[in-house]
Order: sequence, then C-alpha cells, then structure tokens
Amino acid sequence: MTVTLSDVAREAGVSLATASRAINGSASRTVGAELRDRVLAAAVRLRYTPDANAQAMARGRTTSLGLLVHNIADPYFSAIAAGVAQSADAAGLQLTLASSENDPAREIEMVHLLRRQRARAIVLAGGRSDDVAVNDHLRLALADFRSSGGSAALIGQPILGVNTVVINNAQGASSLARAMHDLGYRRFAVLGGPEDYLSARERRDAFIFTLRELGTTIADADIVSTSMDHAGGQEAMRILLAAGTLPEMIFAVADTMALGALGVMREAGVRVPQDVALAGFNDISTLRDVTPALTTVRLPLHELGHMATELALSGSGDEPEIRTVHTELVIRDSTPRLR
Amino acid sequence: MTVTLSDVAREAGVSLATASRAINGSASRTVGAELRDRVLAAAVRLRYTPDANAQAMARGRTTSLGLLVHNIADPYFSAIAAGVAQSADAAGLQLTLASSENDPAREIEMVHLLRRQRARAIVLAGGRSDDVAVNDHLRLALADFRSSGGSAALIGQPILGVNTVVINNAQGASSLARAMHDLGYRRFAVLGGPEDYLSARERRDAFIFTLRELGTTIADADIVSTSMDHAGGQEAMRILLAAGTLPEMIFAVADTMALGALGVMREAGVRVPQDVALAGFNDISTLRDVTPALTTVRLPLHELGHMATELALSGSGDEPEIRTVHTELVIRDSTPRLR
DNA sequence: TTGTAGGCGTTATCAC
DNA sequence: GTGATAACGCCTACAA
Repeated sequence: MTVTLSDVAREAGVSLATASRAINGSASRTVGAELRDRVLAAAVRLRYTPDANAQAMARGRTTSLGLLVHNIADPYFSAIAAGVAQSADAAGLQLTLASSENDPAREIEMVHLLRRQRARAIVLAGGRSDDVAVNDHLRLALADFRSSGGSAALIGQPILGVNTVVINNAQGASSLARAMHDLGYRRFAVLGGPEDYLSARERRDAFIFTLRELGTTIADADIVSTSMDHAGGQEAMRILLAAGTLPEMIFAVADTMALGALGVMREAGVRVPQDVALAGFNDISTLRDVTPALTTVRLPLHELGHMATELALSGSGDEPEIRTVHTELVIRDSTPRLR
Repeated sequence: MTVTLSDVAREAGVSLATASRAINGSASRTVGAELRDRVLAAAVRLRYTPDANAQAMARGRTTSLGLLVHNIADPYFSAIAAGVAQSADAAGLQLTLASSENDPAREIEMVHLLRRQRARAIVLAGGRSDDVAVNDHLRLALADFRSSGGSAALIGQPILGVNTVVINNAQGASSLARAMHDLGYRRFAVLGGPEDYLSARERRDAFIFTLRELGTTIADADIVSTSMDHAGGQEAMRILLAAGTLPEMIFAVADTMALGALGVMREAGVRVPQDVALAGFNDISTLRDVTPALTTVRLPLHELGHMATELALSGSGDEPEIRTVHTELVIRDSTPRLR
C-alpha cells in the first residue's frame, strides 16, 4: 500500500543505505551523481515520501512543535498562534495545536500528550492561575517533558521554571489608569476577569492601585469578577447594570470582555462613549475599526508568538530565560476627554 | 535519557511483551493482575510514557489529524479550527495545524508534509480557487495522500474529488440581495474579493444576479476585486471612495472585508448606516456586538469544523461524499430600511 | 497467562 | 562511494 524506501532502492537497483543517503542528502553527502539521480528518479516514479515517524525514531528526534492555548477561537490566541505557526514553519517544524478550553486539567493532560509525541518543544500561551495544585502538576508535567528531551516556553507569568515571555500587564494597566485620570474620569468600574487568573489580576490591580495613587478609589461593588472572555464581559456588565449606578468609565481587562459588555450596554440603551467610556486590553485586530474605536492596551500578539517559539526552541539552560514585553497604550474614541 | 518500555519491563521483572500488554491494555487484555500492577507501578516510578511515534510505526497508523487553513489569525478560520480541534480531541487525535498564508503553493506543500507525517486524515478549510494548475496539483497531492492510507475532507467547493462540506454561498448572497432590495436599496456596490476565488465569486455573482432579477443592475465600476481580508476591504473601499459616487448599500463578501471598509469610511467621514449601508458574510462572532451591528450571512463555523472532521475521518468510498450547509440571513443595524 | 522473536521504515556505524 | 547490518521503541503473531 505504502511505498517504502526499500521499494525505491530496489527500483533504482541500489542498496537501502544508498537510497537513504541520496534522498535525505543532509549530512555527509557522499553519493555518486549517477546513483543519486537513479534513486531520485525512482522515488519520483514511485511517488515515494519518507515516513516522518520512522525518521523520527531512527534519528531520535521529532520535527514537531506543540502549541497549547486556552481557546483557539479567541482572537487573542489565534493571533499568537499565527506567530507561532510562522516561526515553526521557518524552523521546519510541524505545529501540533492543542486547545484546552480553559480547563487547567486538560492543559496538563495535553502536556503529557505532547510528551508522548516527543515534541521538540512546547509553547504554552495564556496566563497562569494561582491555583497551587494546578501549577504543581503542570510544573511536574513540564519537568517530565523536559527530562525526556523537550524544551518549553510560556507566555505569561514566570512561575513554572521554564523560559517565559513575561507581559508587563501592570505597566499597561497603570498607564491606562493614568491616562483615564488625565482625561477627567473619576468614577470607575472594572470588569476584572477571573479571581485566580494572574494576568487578569495584574491588570485589574495595577489599574486600581494607580488610580488610588491619584486619589481615586473604586468601590468593591464596581469591581466584578467573571470569566475572561466575551460571555464574561456580558455577565459582568449585566451585574454592573443591575447594581444601578453607572460609572464614568469602565475598564475591561480584555478586549473580548469589553466587546461582550458593549453588546449588553447596547441592549440596555447605554451608549458608549456618550453615557460611559470603555477600554479594553490586548488590541485584538478585529476590533480596530469598529465604532466606537476601542481604547485599549496593545500587545504585539504576533510577535509574542515569535518570541515564545524562539525561546521554546532555544532549549533551556539551568536558569530559565525571561524576556519581558512592554505594552503600548492606544487611546481611541471610546474614552474621550470628559469635561 | 528517555525511559523506554524495556526499562519498565526490567524494573518490573517481566518481559517486554507483558509490559507492553499491561500498559497498552487495549486489545486482548490478557495479563495477570499481579504482573499488571507491578508493571504499572514500575511505569509510574520511572515516569514512563509510551513513544507515540514508535507506537505509530508498530501499529501502522498514526494518531494525528491535519488541519489546513489559509490564515489561522482570521476569525473565520480560527472558529472553524476550534470546531475541528474539539472533534479531533473527541476522536483521540492530535491536531496538526498548518497555515498556508493564502499561498496555494504552500497549501500543496503542506499536504505533502501531512502525508510524510502519515496523518490519518486532513481537513482543508477555506474555499478553492479556479486556477486549473493549482487545483490539479492539489488534487494530485490529495490523491497521493489517500493512496498512502489517509482520508481527507474539505470545506468549500466539491472540485477535488474528496469528501466536501459545501457552503451554499449563492443562497446566502441571494437572500441578502433580496432583503436589501426589500429594504428599499437600489444603488449598490460590491467588495467582491479575489477574482479567482470561488467562494468570493459565488457570493458576489449571486448577489449581482439576484438584484438584476429584481431589476437593479450594478455598474462594473462598483464591483471591486481585492483580497478577501481586512486589508482587501480597506483597499476596495478606498477605490470606491476615490471613484466618487457612493452607493446606497455596500456588500462585502466577508465580514473581515466589511470591517476594513468600515475603518476606511470612518477615516473619510462616511457614516454607516446614515450615509451608506453595509453588509458582510460569515457572521464572525467578534463582530456581533459592535456598532453599528453588522448585517451579514451567518455560517455555522464551529459546526463546519465538526462536520468536516467527521467527513475526513469517515474515510472515503469511491464516490466522495458531499454535504451542503445552508446559510442564515442576519439583518442588523448596518442596513436599516431606506425610505 | 507469559515469553520469544520478527517486523514497522529509517538512519547510522561499520567494513569493503 | 557503496553496501550489509545493527539499532530506534514498540506491537503482535506464535509458541510455550
């Protein structure tokens, strides 16, 4: 059914070894021109393709890179994935994509799967939680993976002992807070995402902290915790609306959340930015042209994918390598000057 | 460095075969309770994980599913990918993602790569072009793939001789046209996407044709061809604006194009829908809450991924299986009643 | 039930 | 330069 290298060798009238050398051609290319041509011709004639699995076995290393995301349908992750895919391709690696659906247990499971597959490296995209048990398991899974020859990198918080691209969430949220204060806003609400999700918390806390430094405090009731996605934005906004008093400005710790909130507000007849200002985080590209243009904190998502891939592939010395990415504030129409 | 099954067998004091049976456990599970426990314990102690590549070789079949998209960062494809990822996971398969960056040559290349990898099946997402040479090459690559044991399915047009999920683009565009006409629009423009891209053309032509049936023709100058993405939408809209006369209603054959157009219009001070109405296609979820809410033709993207995966895995009889998906018109604020 | 041995498709180490 | 042949890690008749 499948044509193997032996078939090619026989067809070309050479030994298996010669056929292998002629077709692979990589290392010490010591094969006569004539034989090489015969082999290549035979390979084409038979429509032969080397079996990557067999090669992996024989060579002792695979050619695949694992990418682990929370949810590939989320524009945040798909943008990162695009970067990783590009880098992987440039490195001649196949990308194995695993979408954990926001379930830490599945995430751990998939690290194990990637180990079974003997992936060269794993890129873990998406921030970490502060669940000690989960982190311990994940750390262990990653240690196993690395001990069986793989390397890993993650995008998020440097708490798992592997190379990490750290996003300076605090810086972004802080500069956003300052800018909002400068624009005249004084009464805020925060759609803060999951309580145990570090990226969300970093953004939320930095925002709150900076405002407090500027003399403005946010009531607890105006800080609402939900999931960090579209549905979470909707839910949080509903809670806020139900509470009654609308703030002057709402900070959603992710653009997708801001989007969900936007939808709920529209249904409720609340206008942005006339009735309330709104800002997000990430600057996902799909949203750059909508009205009102959303104020946000930009992250170089594509680039993040590149960096993480590079870090993942660079192997790991004893000390995990940390690279910090800074954010960029993008003020748009959704947060006009207040008075 | 890596612990193998032999290590486990030795540690447990049993033969390789017994260890294999105990750990795999799949088929005829004939292994004594005591030995099994010893093996399992040894495996845990040694932190052993089977080598999927070796298993694939021995068993003669891999456990991976290939997914080929034009661009994973595009919400259209990432939504489909989410569906495929879910189905793949349910089937116990690893997902190998390949993003062709809209390059047909790369797409063909990646089919070859997937064949090397001996993937179980391939899902090709994204419509086809009408480039005969490209299609021939792709068809050949797919034939090779199938002849070496894999199966395939695609989402788009049933022109490659494999199982296909056909999207009824014409139906969607046609009902959109009718609806727009009913709303009172008479002067149209179409951002039609690439000339050689079938999905784009089906949408564009059905829209134009239906309007003509209703007695309205669109001038050639008002039908502009660009790439089928955000940048293409921008470009097309600039061309339209440069031409001078604004139509009453603009149909972009993809939501992402509509988005690009929206951005250009905003810069030019053209308001949607006050100055001109706008509609897209696909109903990507990220856009459901923006203002103005975009009229579009909904495709069940997630479901598309499921269906395609199912078709890809169902193997292929002699006759390729065709399944048609219908669209659903979604009228929103971007196309209000005209007069 | 358990063990022995051959094979999966390649690569790599040797001799020649 | 070229060709046997032993790995690579696992599965699976076949035999015991």
